[in-house]
Parts: sequence; C-alpha cells; structure tokens
Amino acid sequence: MSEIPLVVDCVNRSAQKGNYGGTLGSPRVPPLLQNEMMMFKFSAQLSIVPSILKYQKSKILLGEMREEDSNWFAKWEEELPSPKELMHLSQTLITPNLAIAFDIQNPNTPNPKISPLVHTLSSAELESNSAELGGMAGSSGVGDEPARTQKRPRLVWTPQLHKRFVDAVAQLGIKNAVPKTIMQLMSVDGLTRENVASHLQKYRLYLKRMQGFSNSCSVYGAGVDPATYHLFASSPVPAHFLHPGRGNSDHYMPFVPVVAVIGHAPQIQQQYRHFGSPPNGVPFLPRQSQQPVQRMGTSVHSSSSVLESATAANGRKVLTLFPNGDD
DNA sequence: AGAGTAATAT
DNA sequence: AATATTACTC
Repeated sequence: MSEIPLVVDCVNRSAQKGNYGGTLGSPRVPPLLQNEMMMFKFSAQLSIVPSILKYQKSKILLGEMREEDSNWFAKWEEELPSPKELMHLSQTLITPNLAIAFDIQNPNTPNPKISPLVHTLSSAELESNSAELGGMAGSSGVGDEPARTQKRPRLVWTPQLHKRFVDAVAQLGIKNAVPKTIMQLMSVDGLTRENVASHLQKYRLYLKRMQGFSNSCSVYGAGVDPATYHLFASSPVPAHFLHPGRGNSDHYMPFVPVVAVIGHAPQIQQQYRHFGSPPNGVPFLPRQSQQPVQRMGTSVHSSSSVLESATAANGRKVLTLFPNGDD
C-alpha cells in the first residue's frame, strides 16, 4: 500500500539504533517528504553532537587526531539550525495533507522521545479513533491539530434526517434553499454544508425526474419507484416542489414574523398552508430578519439534534441522526 | 465565499 | 447503492 510510512518508519528505527541519517538523502525518499526528513536529520545530528565533540577531544588528547582536522565539524555544527528552529520530535514527520492522503494518523503519544515519529495505524485503530468524532460535538477546537487529519465518518441520511431536510427546504422555498441556510435551519449538530450540498444535489435530480411523472401520476410518487430513490420516497414531496412555475411556488411562506412562531414549531406546517402566496417579487423573509432567528437556534423543529456515530451493517462507523423528540 | 453541476472516487 | 470529493463555472 503506502510506501511512505514504511520509509519513514525504517529511518526512524535506524535512527534509534544509532545509524543517523545515513540514507536520508537517498532518491527513494519522495520529494514531498524531503523537508520533513531534513528536519529529522538535523534533530538526529544535533542530538549526537556532544558525543562526537567528546570523542574528537579524546582523539586529539591521545594524539590520534590533529586539532585542525576536527575543525570541519565545529564549523558544520555552527551552521546547523538551533534546537528552537527544529521541529519537535513528537510532531509528525509528514504534513496533514499527506497524512490524509495516506490514511496516517498522528498518535498523541505520551513519550515523544522513544515513540516512533510516525506510526502507521492499523485499521482497527483508525476505526476506534474516528468513532469518537461523532460524540465530540462541542470540542473547543483550539489546539487540536490532528483533528483535521482524520476523516469524518460518512453521514447516513435516515428518513428522519431527510424529513428535516425537506422541511427546511419547504420553509425556505425551493428558490431560497441553498446548502448553508438549509443546514442552519435543520439545526443538526455535526451536519456540514458539504453533507447538505451533496444531498441537495441528488434531491434536485430526484425532483426533476419526479416532475416528469407528476402530471400523470400521484403527486406522492407512486409512479417513481427505482430503489435508488428509496430514501426520497420516504418523505412526501410537497406538491409545490414539483411545479416551480405555477402559483409563485417559491417563498410561499407568508409574512409571519418569525419571532411569533418560536415555540410553536409543530404548527407551522399547518399554518402556512392557509396563507396565500405573496405577490410576485416580494422577497421571502429578508436575510436581516432571518439571521437573528437562526442565532437563537430556532429551527423548523422544536428541538435540535445531534449526529452521533454508530456502526453500520458493514462494520463501518457512520454518523446518524438519532430521533430527538419531534420526528 | 459560496452555489451549482457533472464527473469521479470511495 | 449511497455519499463524498473534486474541478470547474458563475
């Protein structure tokens, strides 16, 4: 699989045995790693400088070496970066991007001095590490550098989660529904804009296909069956999604001061059905009025939810929405 | 910066 | 099969 961790690991073992950097410059080392390798080399060399100097001194004293013959080393030593300029040994040798590329993770090892600089994790270790990701909803994110190097478990769009999605899109109106605002309105902790964007893309394709059937078939999708759309079929598609041209279907939500609606979330859907659509061109809820509401944590739902990690049928860790009250 | 889309990867 | 990621355009 990945040759790079192997190379690094070999170098590391070699260094521990005292073979400092002998082959570090070898062409086998991929170019991208060279900088990190050099840092390692300097670290290793610095750490043995005192021993070498001591050794040379003794040789000079014994008359086995002339003083000027040892000068090269002192000069060489001066050109070395100071310890402060060096990367700490406990830090990973490879960049975060490379770590992602090769599925390597930085183990936060307690004893940096003797621990391997780079440790290739077994798949089991990777699993258990990513498992914690779902639960870590409120981490401060201040100094946790390796958090970015682990890949987040893939999201499972449960019918409940999809329903939130559909409700959010319905609230915004199809024209205004964009990943970011949908995400905010869904108020599901751990849900990313990318998650929503990806889902939205597929959902739009689904709607497009549905429109082809909606004239002759039931609005609720009796005519569109493919197993592909299994999930989308689980939540009824609001009729106006299918006829974006007619009756000013976007931003059909009446002008109801959103604040008035806080705390009555479950009734919203019933309510807005009875309002007529605003005339053409009247903007649905200017952004200014939306913002405060979202900051207060208001959503279509009476409660927000948290994505938690679970184990899927195939044994993989995934993020799922566990029902939280009003679904 | 973020949205939309198609293609592609996992 | 479902979801993520990427590359590109707007």
